[in-house]
Amino acid sequence: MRINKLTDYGIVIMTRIAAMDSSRIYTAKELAKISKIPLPTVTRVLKTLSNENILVSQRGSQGGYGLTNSPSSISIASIIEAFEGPIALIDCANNESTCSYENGCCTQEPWQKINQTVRTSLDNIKLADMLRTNQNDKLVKLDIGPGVKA
Amino acid sequence: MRINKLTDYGIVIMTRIAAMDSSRIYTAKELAKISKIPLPTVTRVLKTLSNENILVSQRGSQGGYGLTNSPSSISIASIIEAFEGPIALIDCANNESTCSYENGCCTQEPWQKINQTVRTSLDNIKLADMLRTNQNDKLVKLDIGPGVKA
DNA sequence: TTTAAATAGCACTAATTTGGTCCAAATAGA
DNA sequence: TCTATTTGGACCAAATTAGTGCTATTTAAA
Repeated sequence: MRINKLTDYGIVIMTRIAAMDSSRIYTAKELAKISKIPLPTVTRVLKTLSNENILVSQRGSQGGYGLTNSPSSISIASIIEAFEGPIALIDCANNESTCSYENGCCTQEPWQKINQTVRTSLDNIKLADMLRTNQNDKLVKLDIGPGVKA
Repeated sequence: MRINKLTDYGIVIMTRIAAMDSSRIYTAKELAKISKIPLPTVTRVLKTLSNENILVSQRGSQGGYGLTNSPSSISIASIIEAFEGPIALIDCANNESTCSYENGCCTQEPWQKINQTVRTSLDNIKLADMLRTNQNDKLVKLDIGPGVKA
């Protein structure tokens, strides 16, 4: 019932980019320095995000990673799903897999509902929302660290 | 972003009891047979549930486990938390822990909100809700297997 | 009082998942 | 065309989770 560290890092890094100039691209090294997350980990996170088309990558010299969409249209759900696959609290909530108990299992339907509720919640929260504080609704630039314990 | 298998088993077993006579107590052996989950695993699940006071246990001959509350007042959230501790998608959403990035981390507040949303959803779904199908809203007895792949 | 039934608690092993490292491929610019 | 830079993908190590087994304790009934 928690998201992976890598997913969390992913959200932190995405938020960072959104908080800065979200139109340009950033190298892994830059983002590691900015986010204070170890470079190898940042590297890995960026690869995943680019594989899932949440970031665009530019190889070679002068390359880097940039947002594919605007911070207001990228949802937290999409970032989580990039790292962890479809949001499914249990396996059978994912339509593809077949439950070994099949027809005999009547908990499936409630689970679908539970799952849908959670997914919708996370889909409604966009990257841009991560930049506003509740108190004053003011856009805060920079000073965003990861939300995990060291 | 998924619950543990043991948690899932827990929900399945709880649902089973709720679907039968929820006033009497059941032995681990009985529940293993009914749920088709291996006895050692059922045993372990029941221990956790009773430690967390979601089930009452009666030792000795004629003993077993029974619900402490009515199926309509036991939430899915409470079962999940029995196995996995407070629902916190990331560590720092749990108030106790301190983020290594402390004040520099402005993602904390959004996360609290995200977390609260998910928790509330799960808290609103009660064990009794697991017994009803969406289609006909009819109470279905028995035939409930676990929602995980084998 | 003895015996059988049943849970409690602990510890151990195996499997899966997660996190981090390394080397190969690609690109831009000198 | 060569070199420095930067991403891509495969691989390995560590941590977590799942499952199993054993022994002690409790209780009801013979």
